[in-house]
Formats: sequence, C-alpha cells, structure tokens
Amino acid sequence: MHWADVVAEKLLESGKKHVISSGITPSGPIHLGSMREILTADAIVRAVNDKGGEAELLYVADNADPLRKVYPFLNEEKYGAYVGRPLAEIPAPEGDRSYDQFFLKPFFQALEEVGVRPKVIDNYDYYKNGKYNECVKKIIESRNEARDILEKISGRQLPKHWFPWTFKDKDGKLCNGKFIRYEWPFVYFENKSGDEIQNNIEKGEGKLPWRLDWPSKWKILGVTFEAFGKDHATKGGSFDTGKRIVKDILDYKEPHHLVYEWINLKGKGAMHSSTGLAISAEEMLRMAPPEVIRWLIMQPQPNRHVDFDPGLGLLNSVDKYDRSLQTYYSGDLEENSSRALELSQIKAIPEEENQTIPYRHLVTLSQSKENHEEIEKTLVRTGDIKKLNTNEIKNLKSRLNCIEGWLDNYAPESVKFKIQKNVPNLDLNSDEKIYLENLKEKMTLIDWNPESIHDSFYELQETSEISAKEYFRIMYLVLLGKERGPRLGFFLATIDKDFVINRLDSY
RNA sequence: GGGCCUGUAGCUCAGCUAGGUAGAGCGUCCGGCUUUUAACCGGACGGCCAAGGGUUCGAAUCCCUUCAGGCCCGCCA
Repeated sequence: MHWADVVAEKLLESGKKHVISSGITPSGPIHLGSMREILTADAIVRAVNDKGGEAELLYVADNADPLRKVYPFLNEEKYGAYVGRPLAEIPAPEGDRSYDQFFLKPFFQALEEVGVRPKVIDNYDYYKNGKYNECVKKIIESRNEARDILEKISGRQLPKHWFPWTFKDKDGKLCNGKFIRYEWPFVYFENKSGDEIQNNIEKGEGKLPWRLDWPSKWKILGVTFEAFGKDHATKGGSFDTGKRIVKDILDYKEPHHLVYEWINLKGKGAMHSSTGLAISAEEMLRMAPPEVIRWLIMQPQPNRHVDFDPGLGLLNSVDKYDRSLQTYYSGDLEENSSRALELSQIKAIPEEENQTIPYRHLVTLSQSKENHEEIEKTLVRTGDIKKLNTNEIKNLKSRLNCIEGWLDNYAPESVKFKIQKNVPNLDLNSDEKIYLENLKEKMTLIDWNPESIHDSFYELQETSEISAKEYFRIMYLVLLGKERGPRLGFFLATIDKDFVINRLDSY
C-alpha cells in the first residue's frame, strides 16, 4: 500500500474529520525541500478524502518569527538593523510588500501550480488578534510544569528568570529578557540595558518560544496530523516536548505524524535557503512539469532522501514519469507506483491516455523551431504524433515552457545547440569538401523523413569508404558549428530540406 | 554524548507496515536492427538480502547485538 494510504487508514481509525497541518518560517526563498513537507501533507489529505474522510490542509506561515541573521542573499546595510524583528514587520528586499509576503507569495503561486491549495494561517495575525490567548494563559499558569517538561525532556537547563514568552524589546526586536512580573495581559521584563519593558500578550507583543508555540498551534487549529522534517524528530526535540506540553498543559491530543527526509542537490548536499544552496519552488516549476515535481515526492518513501539532479537527471526523471504513466494505462504498473502516479496529478488522472511526445525530442525541437505551433506541425509531419486535442496542446505548451527554462538555466552544454543562420566559417580540406558535395547530392534525392535521411548516411558510407561518423560530424559542423548534435535523422527531418541543401551548397 | 534513517545485482533502488521459493531500471555480455546528445527490440550473466544470534514449520521482512554510511539534536526555528 502507498505510504499516504497507510497514514490515511490510521487517521481514519480515530475519526472522519482531519486537520493536516504544514508550515514554514518564510525567512528566504522557499525551496524544493520545504515543498516536500506540504506535498507530503497534501498526499495524505487526498488519501483521507479518497477513503471517505474529510481532511483539510493548513499552511502556517511562521511570520511572527524573527529574522535570525543577515542571510547571504540580503543586503548587509539594509538588514543589519532588522535582525531580531518579526518577519512580518520587515520590508521586503524589493517592492512594497513585507519580508514574509515577499517570499510566501511566489511560493503559494507555485503551490497552486502543483495543485495544492491550503488554507493559509498567518501566525503573526494570530498573535496580534489574540488567538493564542487561551493557550498562553494556560502555559503561564502552569509555567513550572512547562519548565519541568522542557528541562527534563530536552535535557537543557532554562535560565533562572525564565518565562514562557519571547519578549519584544522597545526597538521591536524579539529578545530573551529577565522576567519581572506578570499580570494578564501584561508581562514586564528587564532588557539588556536594564530598562523595564511592558509587553501586551493579547496584542502579540512578543510570542511563544517555538517549543511552546508549536503545541499551541495544534490545539488552536485542531491539528490531527503533521508531517515534519527530521530536525524536529530527534529525541528530546521539539516534537517530544510538544506532545507532552499539549497533553499535560493544553489538554489536547498529540497529532499523528510522519517524519520526512531532506532533498539533496545531487553532488552538493542538502538544500538550505540560508546558504543559497537551494532551488526554489518557483525555479523548480520553471524547469520541470508540475506533475513530475509531485511525482519526485510521491514515488519514494518519505523517509528516504531524494537526490535531485537538475541537469540531465531531470530529463531522465521526466522520461521515467512518462514511461510509468504509459505502463499505468496498459494496466501493468504495480500498486504503489500506480498510486504514486495518481497522487502526482494536478487534477484527477485523465481517463484517456494522452499522446506522449518524447521529452528529449522536445528538447531538440524547442531549440530548432520558432514557436509551439511549428513544433506541433513538425511532429505531425514526421509521424511522431497525430493531431493534438486541446488538453494535449496545453500540455505541450507547458512542457515547452519548462524545457526553455531548463535550457536557459540548468541544461548541460552538451544538449544545447543553435542552428547557425549564417554559414559557419569552417576550414575544410579538399576531402571534406568532397563529403559535402556527396552529401548534398544524396540529400537532394531522398524523401525528407527520419529513416531515409538516416539511411542515406549509411549508403554514403558504403560507397565512399568514409565512416558514417565523419559524415555526421561534418553535418553538425555545417549546421550547428559544433561536432555533435541531436540524432541526425530525426533532427534533419524537422528542419527545412532546402535550407539544409543550400547550406551544403555554400561550401 | 543522544537520536533517527539507510545497508538487497557493478550502479540506482522496489519488496519489509500484514513472514510463504529474491525483483525492476540502468550498465555488462550475446543476438537483431543501416550504429549517435545516455536510440530501439530480444535474450543472458549477475545477490550468503551488511555480519551474527533469536522467534518460527518457514525470515530480506519480526526481535536483539554488532559493523558501516548519511543526517539531525545538544544555539534558533
């Protein structure tokens, strides 16, 4: 059984309605690794609903969290002063929005494209509007017990003047001050310079520290399931303390959970937006079809790490996805893979199989043709496809967009080429000029389709004692200005015959 | 120091939740095909399932121990 269904069945044993939560601190570009969390959650929402349950997906934007430091992608001068301020109160690197929205907006846009529409929880607003009141009160009332749980389970010592609230200093920065006294909704603390500061808890001046904030969210939002990264899952970590806090102090049942592994960039290690070693969700969508992105997450077990290779590996992933889809329609795909494919669809899986155009062909065509229509026409002419229906056209276009993005940013040089509009300047010897002459004659005579073109090269080889390889090489040089290129029969058939003959004739 | 995950064919991995004769893709080799951005078709080779022990009629699968690798936590989230 697919992992999402295993979880869904377990959830349904304890009730029909479920709140599946996911979230992130929007401190930088939100990357593919973070996307694993919400896609994992989304898969479980779908699985619960498929089995007759009612699951809702939440996405908590932890924008009350402070900016921890000036990240490498930020301007030191501008952001130095904002370190410590809540993300929701800081200006964005560009434009009028706030910092958190600057990173969240494109991420939500990306989520929509991969078919995920969570209910978004603005954590900053939650604090401002007093949604945490009840939980904060309870925790403050039982602060000795809370302290005990945190110290015992996490094994770390809390300061003598600990109070379960991250204070907000008069300069707007979150800080750990010395607790003085408390009288709901006010708490008083002494800051570093020795001033006494008042925070109004009801108005979100300050926030709960993470280890208390998380379990409070479970209760406030009614969370029954959450998938989280292994950083939270360690013994004595925030989940361990959270489940005790929520049970003993907040009187709520700990949510079911699942721990997922990181996504690594092939050969480079785990993604971190803070170091810049990451591919953001938006970037990802500009180079890979959304269903393939989902599939990269749905196919493996959540506890396996994923090595993502944005180079040639991406082409392989798309090919693999396409191939499994074809196997799916022929009914030969095993259960888990079939389910993974269903969960990878943006909408429902189409009942009728669409024509798949080999992705590598499209990589070639997108570099040799001007626009989508020409590409489609060419594919029909070469017999690779029949006329496309509306759905297929849409599909073709979105895939071509991905390919263009990929070629611009991630494709290795070996797959890139450009048809030379002007005749490349080549230093040819007399033998080579003869090859060209022979080639031209041959090309003039044949039908312009992949097989005849291909065949003609081997006929030339037989009659002229020159290797076919040499003919290939010279053809690529003349057309592309480089020694290698796409499979020649197919490639030539996609471009204009007269153009090719003229080119050969100009040497 | 503590914890989690992983270890199955040369490589990448599935199979483990629910025990019932070891699987796929790629690579290699052979055959076919007028051989190419890492083409296609057919076939073969290939594994003490990391090691040891236990439970069982029966273990890759469950339990214990060990070894190896990766990562997380012990600041913050």
